[in-house]
Amino acid sequence: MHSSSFRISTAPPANVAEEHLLAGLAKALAHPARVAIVRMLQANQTWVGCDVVKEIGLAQSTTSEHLRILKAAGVITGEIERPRVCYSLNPAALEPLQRFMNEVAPPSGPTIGK
Amino acid sequence: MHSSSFRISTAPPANVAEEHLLAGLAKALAHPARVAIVRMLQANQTWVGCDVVKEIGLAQSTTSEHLRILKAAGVITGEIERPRVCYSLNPAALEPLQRFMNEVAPPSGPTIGK
DNA sequence: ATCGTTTATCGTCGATTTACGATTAAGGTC
DNA sequence: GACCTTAATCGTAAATCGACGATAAACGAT
Repeated sequence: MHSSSFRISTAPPANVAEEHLLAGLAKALAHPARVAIVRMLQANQTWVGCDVVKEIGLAQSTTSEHLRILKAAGVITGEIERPRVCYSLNPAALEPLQRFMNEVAPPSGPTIGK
Repeated sequence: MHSSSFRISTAPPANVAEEHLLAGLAKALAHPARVAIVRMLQANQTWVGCDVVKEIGLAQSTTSEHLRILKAAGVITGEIERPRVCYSLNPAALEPLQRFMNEVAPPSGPTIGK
């Protein structure tokens, strides 16, 4: 084992906690149904659970599980309004991933104008 | 089964293909090691595989698998330079997710200044 | 008190992910 | 040709995910 004995680049701080957080947020979005739910909530402010089930087209229990995963990640919140639950987006929770994506894939293109 | 018979909100176009793409990109980032690799490449332009293995701290085969997953998602590219492989980031592939994150979690905060 | 609506949870199944060591492949170097 | 370094692949085991039906919980309405 030898590899390049000279370091071309400074190793990043290797922030383990941050990487875990980002991976967790990405994982929360790593399913089409959950992306769809987030989009629905983004477009609409609020959505009642049973309507989400209709829109997503999966079984009620499956959809409930997806909602649970998003809630566990802090991406959405559920307000109880018996017998329903009103789900809303929590954009603040997504901010770390949003910032990461802007660092990694800059909106203005990959430094063409440099 | 009854639910709200009146629709409060317009249902989004429900772009299935787009949601699948976004979920696939999120899945590629849904592991701390893969987030770390992307960050390394973002900071450094290029990394040789065996140095990635050192930095990540997992087995060579495991790290290779993470690199494969990122490559399969189009997030990174690998240029062969025998006997090494130079990995680089492909920011263009991440753009759809970057745009989605900006839609869903606006950088200027959740409409505080409105 | 019984029914109806909605949501969460349980149990289960197959598929996928993650991790590792061992092996193979592909070349450069001596 | 016999090595060395590097990367990919194979085989395998444990854990997690995704989906479903069935059931439970919670409460308002009748």
